[in-house]
Amino acid sequence: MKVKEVADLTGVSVRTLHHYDEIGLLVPDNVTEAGYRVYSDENLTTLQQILFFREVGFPLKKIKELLDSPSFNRLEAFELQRDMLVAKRRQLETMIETIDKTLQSERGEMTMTNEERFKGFDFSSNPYEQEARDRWGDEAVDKANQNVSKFGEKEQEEMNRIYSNLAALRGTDPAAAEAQAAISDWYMFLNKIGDYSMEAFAGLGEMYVADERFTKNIDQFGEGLAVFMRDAMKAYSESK
Amino acid sequence: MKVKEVADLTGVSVRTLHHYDEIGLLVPDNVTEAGYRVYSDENLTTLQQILFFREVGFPLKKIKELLDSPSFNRLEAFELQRDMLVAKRRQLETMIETIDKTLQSERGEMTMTNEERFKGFDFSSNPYEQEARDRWGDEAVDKANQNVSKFGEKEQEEMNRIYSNLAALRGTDPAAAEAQAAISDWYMFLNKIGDYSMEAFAGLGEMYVADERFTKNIDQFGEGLAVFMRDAMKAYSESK
DNA sequence: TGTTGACTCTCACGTTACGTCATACTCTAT
DNA sequence: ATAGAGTATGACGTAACGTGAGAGTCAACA
Repeated sequence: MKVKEVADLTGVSVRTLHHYDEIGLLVPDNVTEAGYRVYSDENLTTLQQILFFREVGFPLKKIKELLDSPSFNRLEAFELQRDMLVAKRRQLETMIETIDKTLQSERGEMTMTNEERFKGFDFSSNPYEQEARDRWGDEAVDKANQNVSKFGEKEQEEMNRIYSNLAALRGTDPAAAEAQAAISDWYMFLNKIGDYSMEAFAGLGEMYVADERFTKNIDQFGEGLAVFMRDAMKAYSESK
Repeated sequence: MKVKEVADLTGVSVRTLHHYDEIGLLVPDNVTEAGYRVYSDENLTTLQQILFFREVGFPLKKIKELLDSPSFNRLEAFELQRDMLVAKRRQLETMIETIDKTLQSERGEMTMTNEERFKGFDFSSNPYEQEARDRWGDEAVDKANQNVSKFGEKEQEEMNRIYSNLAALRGTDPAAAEAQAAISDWYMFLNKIGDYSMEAFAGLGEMYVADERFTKNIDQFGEGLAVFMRDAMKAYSESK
């Protein structure tokens, strides 16, 4: 297929395909004598992957890293993507709920706190927060909160599924740096691709093994996953 | 509230608030002697609106136009936003379905056409398409398709609700240019903020009154809405 | 066979929505 | 009165393309 066919099929612009070629994200399998780009079916599958990751907010650079990673597995990636989309749908649902409440409050049927009015945008309200405050002190938690998004119960549920798929991705190549990259990517996604302090990131890893509540949740998808994640997160944060 | 408080509450960066101030999108109601920005509750409500519109893909310039419009009504805007979010959730659901099918086909349980593999991204498959081809000829339809997104039945359903809210927004100020701007904004949203040719846009308006199937659907939310929309779309396209 | 119209290519500069310093002022707390 | 956290204003950087400009390519039709 040539550029315009692909563009019409997928909804992206020709310029975008050129751009993806330029940055090496999607290089067409074939090129004609005249220099025309010709995309294979394999290319289309890759494009599908790219568009999914793009939809959930990954920057192109990260997408490239992911696809280039030797431990990358298409099938498992699709499963991971599925969970991400479900998580994003959850977020939308939270936003819809927030709007419904806002509508009620605008009609004077109820009142809302400022925090409530932004639920769905900042994931405020972490069920583990109070526990964390007791355990590590307020400063540590506040510092972490500055950079790390918090989750509600529903989000937690989705995270569990994502954990399980990460465990699957890990199965192929347990200690590989690529797995760490995948975790970092996933983490960045959950944080809406925001930046976060590396200490906080590593600290979160510590939390996974220090708090048995977390450990249980995580390990139910693979014995020792919590420890692995902590190590991976630590290694990743130190590598920066 | 000062910048950082607002930033922490809403999840946006301080820089973003500065930026919104710079471009006049969200100017704090108060400023201290020292020049510190102080945001009122009213400012927060506006910010909520901004973030909602941003979430569904509106460019900041359009958001500003909308908010500045004298006929802008907060309550109805929230209702419109709700419908947009629901529409986006629908899109996510389509994407999830697509992934599920992709997973099956990857496992060799079924085969997919290339079109199917990109459903949810390009909204391909318009139930009215064949009718349109018969009525206006292929070139016209193809031309329109180049710039205008197509919808499935589910999307059509959501569009109906959006129409109804547009009718409400229109109620306050029927012939105003702002209503036309609102329609254009809404239309751009449905097209994923893509560009479109003005002739195609105006042509679509013609379709609304020419095809009684469309007319019925639209007018059920207000007598004459289809005609109004056609005129608005025509006027808008000519104004460019 | 010549020509048209749709498609394609490669520069290359423009745009949006901020990120990221740099430098300097302000405010609260010890 | 001095540190530390917060804030302000430039001003340049970045990501993911958009938008022409100028030129080559290809199938179809006269």
